[in-house]
Amino acid sequence: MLEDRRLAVLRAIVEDYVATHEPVGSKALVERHSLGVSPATIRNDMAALEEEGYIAQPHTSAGRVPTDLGYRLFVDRLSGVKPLSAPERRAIVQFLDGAVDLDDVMVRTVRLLAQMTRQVALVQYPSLSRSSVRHLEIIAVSSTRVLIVLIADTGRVEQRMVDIASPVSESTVADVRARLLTAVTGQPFGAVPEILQGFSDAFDPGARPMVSAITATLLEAVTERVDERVVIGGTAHLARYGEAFTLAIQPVLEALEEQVVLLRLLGEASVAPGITVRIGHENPVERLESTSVVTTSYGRGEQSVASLGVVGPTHMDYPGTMGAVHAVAQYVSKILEGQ
Amino acid sequence: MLEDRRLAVLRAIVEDYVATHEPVGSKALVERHSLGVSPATIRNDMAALEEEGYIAQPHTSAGRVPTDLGYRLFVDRLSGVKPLSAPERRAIVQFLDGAVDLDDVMVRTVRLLAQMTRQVALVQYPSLSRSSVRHLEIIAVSSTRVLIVLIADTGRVEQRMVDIASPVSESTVADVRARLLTAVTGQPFGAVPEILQGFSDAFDPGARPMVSAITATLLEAVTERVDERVVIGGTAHLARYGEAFTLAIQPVLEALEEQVVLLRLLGEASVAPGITVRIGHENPVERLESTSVVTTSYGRGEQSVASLGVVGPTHMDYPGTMGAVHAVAQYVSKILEGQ
DNA sequence: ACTTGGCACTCGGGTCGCGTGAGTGCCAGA
DNA sequence: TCTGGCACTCACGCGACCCGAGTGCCAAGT
Repeated sequence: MLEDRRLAVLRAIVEDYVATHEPVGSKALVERHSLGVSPATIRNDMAALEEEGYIAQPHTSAGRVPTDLGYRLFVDRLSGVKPLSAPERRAIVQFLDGAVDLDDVMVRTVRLLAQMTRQVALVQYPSLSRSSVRHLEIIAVSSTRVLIVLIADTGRVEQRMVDIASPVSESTVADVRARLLTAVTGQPFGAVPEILQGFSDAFDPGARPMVSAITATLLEAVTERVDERVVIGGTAHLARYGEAFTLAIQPVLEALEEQVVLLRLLGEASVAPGITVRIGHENPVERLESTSVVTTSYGRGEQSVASLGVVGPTHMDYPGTMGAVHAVAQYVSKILEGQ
Repeated sequence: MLEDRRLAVLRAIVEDYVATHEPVGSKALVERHSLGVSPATIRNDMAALEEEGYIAQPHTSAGRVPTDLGYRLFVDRLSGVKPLSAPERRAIVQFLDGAVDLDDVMVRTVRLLAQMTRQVALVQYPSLSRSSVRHLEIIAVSSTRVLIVLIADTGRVEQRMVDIASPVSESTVADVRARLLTAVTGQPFGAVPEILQGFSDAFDPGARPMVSAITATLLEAVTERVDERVVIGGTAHLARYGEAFTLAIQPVLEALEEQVVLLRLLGEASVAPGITVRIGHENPVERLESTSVVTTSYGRGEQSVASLGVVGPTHMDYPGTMGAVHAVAQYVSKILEGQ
């Protein structure tokens, strides 16, 4: 009973604070929620909650504000994932169905997510390491240069230009192309390095340098900076919070410009199933300690291939945000399946 | 003589204001610049400049601030393009030389430009309409789906998935691929629609629906949303200006999230040769009326293929910004030539 | 053992008034 | 045409002040 009411008080504080962005006092609380007790009682509960570290006062004689720990408890025990309304579901379908290629899917998804949550959205390109080779193309651009184009089953394309030391004939290129193609098509990217091992040995000594140059570049393409692309959108929403937050914008914008940071934010989500919520200092980037990150993974059918999510102030609408992130991830998965 | 000094005063005001971001008064002006006359004389000149609309006072008894018109005169007649220092030149080379593909070039360029100018940078992908077809690939993903991959000589890649009504054999696909390839390789994109006209007529009636589906998609890919990609970076710099500017951040960030807006900002630059500077209200986007846009075009050798530039507050360092934009555009052109 | 009303206390934020100084415009003299 | 002098304006910073929301604590009630 007692414990129950305290939790109800915490929930009320979080909800009010998220709605108003202003410290919430005991009197306002009993007025806006039917808690059935007097402000004085609430004050006692608040004192206890503060003692336990769930809420804090910005200064004496001000209302209470949830701490990161308070939000954590709220997310873990006091709220669920808010299901989307029908119009919202329809908006997702409508917005994403017109995409013509993977780039388009990524761009549309990030915009959609930003618009739905009114926060900064992040979408990671499908990871090569968790997809397979759909096609490999080798194109002779000149007699000493070839272009390698690698297409993943997720629709992702990587291309590299390779300079060849000595001129090669078209037919040699065609031969290499054909053999490489049969060797790697359909294989998971993780298996490619092994396949390429000693691949050039099977060719004429004359063609070997060229084959080695190609396999080396290919190897580099599939191993290095393999997951390095994250699309970001909705940064304008950062400026939407009170002045207090506006002043702290710069480090956040800076952090969000670094791919490494974005990957760290999204990276850990792809491990855990379900929706990951990192609140304030919990998240791995110090400059983002006043923000929360809500992420989840998406994939082709069962297999997860990458992550997406949003970054917003710690005082965000967690149930709503989680609902949007979840729904969008599901729909993107569905689309990728059809690609 | 008189006219000359007035211009010198305007230049001094612009330079000081750009350096300090604070209204500049007559006394400070004679102290910091050796104008050889007394503050009282400067005051007369200032009154005249204000009369003509080149400078303004935020309020009575404050210093003067350049107006958009003042900056315009400064850019047109009082300043040139500041050449880069040797270390800066080296930085460009070092930063851009490691790029592995076109995407990488675009991303690196936008970061470099943002870092050098400490402002928001924009880089447009090479326009398809001003480049040629390097390669076309048609890949059978299943018996009823083919993937079309189009590669421009600028390194840009477009891909589309096409659903075919009735199953087709691998050999048919190979045939279509071969014929299409010889038809379009090396052709400018502008000529592709004409080439595709009536292309399916030359095939068996049985193959025609599939060929039509492919050419239709191809046509769509080369005509629609053809120049639609602009990369943006350095938005964190927006938060670097005094509070006054920080409060006006949101409309700017919002405008910069819209591709259409970015294309309008960059689009007009590709017409005029040299460096285009749009100051404050001069630029075509209302929400950006407190910013200036410095752009120029880049290309493969002579031919311009797209534009790049920066967006910053009207009180920016014009000579330096123009120098950086110019130098980066030149180097990007050089790199593209080698692709 | 909780809950409640009462009460004194704290302190952030808004308002008012004032002094200061940078900056101006104008004028008379060089 | 330039210069020094002078009176004037006005944004800004500072301290004093008040107000009120909100708190903690305590004694009394259930």
